[in-house]
Amino acid sequence: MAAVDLTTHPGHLARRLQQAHYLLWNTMVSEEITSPQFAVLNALVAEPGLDQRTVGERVGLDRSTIAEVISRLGRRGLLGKVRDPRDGRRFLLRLTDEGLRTHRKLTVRTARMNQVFLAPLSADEQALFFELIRRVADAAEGLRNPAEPLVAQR
Amino acid sequence: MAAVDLTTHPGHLARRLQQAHYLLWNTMVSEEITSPQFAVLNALVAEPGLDQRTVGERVGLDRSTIAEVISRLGRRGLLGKVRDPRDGRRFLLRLTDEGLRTHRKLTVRTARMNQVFLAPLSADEQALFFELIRRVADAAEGLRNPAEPLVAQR
DNA sequence: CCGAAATAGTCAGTGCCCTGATTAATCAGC
DNA sequence: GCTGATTAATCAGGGCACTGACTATTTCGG
Repeated sequence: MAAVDLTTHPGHLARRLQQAHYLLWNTMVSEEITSPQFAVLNALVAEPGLDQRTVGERVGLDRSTIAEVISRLGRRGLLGKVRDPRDGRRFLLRLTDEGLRTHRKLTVRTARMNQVFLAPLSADEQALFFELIRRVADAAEGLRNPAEPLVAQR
Repeated sequence: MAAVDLTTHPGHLARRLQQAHYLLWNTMVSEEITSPQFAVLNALVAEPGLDQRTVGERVGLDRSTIAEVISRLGRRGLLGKVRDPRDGRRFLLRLTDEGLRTHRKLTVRTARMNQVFLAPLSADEQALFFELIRRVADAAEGLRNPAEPLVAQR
């Protein structure tokens, strides 16, 4: 009888939070485009011509996952990739008109969804919610990336 | 240039939080047993003899996902399933000795990991962190399950 | 200039997560 | 008792997420 209370386990809560979000996204935003796909579109609206790896870095996806997501977006005709003439290893990514249109449309719906999702919290609590999660996630990421030395003297 | 700031999007934060947790779990708890698998073991420590669907309900996994997780735990010999003699549709699940041992071992490591994961927050903030996430997740789940009427008069 | 190290991307493999369709067993109303 | 609805589990299919191994290209040291 040494069972544990999962509601005090941050990993379990994080998973439940993400599932809840997934569901709501599906009903309120899009059944075609997923939240990670929207994140990629958004990164390319902010910085057109990024390469694949950098997009992954911006949205927090590893090289394998970002490759799949981009391939799906490419198949849907939302973005195009061209070899970087200055570095033959890279592909440069750019949204198509269709991709831009999709991003615009989803931006509106996403804002609505976020309001519904966060409705149980007051404005102050929402700010706290963001801050606490960000601090925990940032710290954990820092544990993995061995904290780029401020004076990089490799 | 209508790009959005993803750090104010709860879904994006939830995903990053979960990824950070996944990484830490892998290095501090186990490379074999995942966090959802531990949740299932834990549910069966608390309530031995549950059927598959109910376990899924306890830990927040749908029927398809719980089937996969249980099949993996079965392959590893951590649990056994028997047909319910009183209801031939159900399988009753029970941990093996090996399963109990694994749960005990991981419980200790999980506690350590949670401490490290939550270290950036003070005790008060940790309590807030749990409460805010739980409120948002519960509310979103409530949106889907049409809120079982208190006086069920179907 | 040339070989070694680093970097971008792909591929194979594992696991989580959902939906919709199907199968088998049980239950409820007539 | 039988038929129809419900329920537990499985299966097919799509997408996200990671690791480790591999290929191709670039860059750096000598």
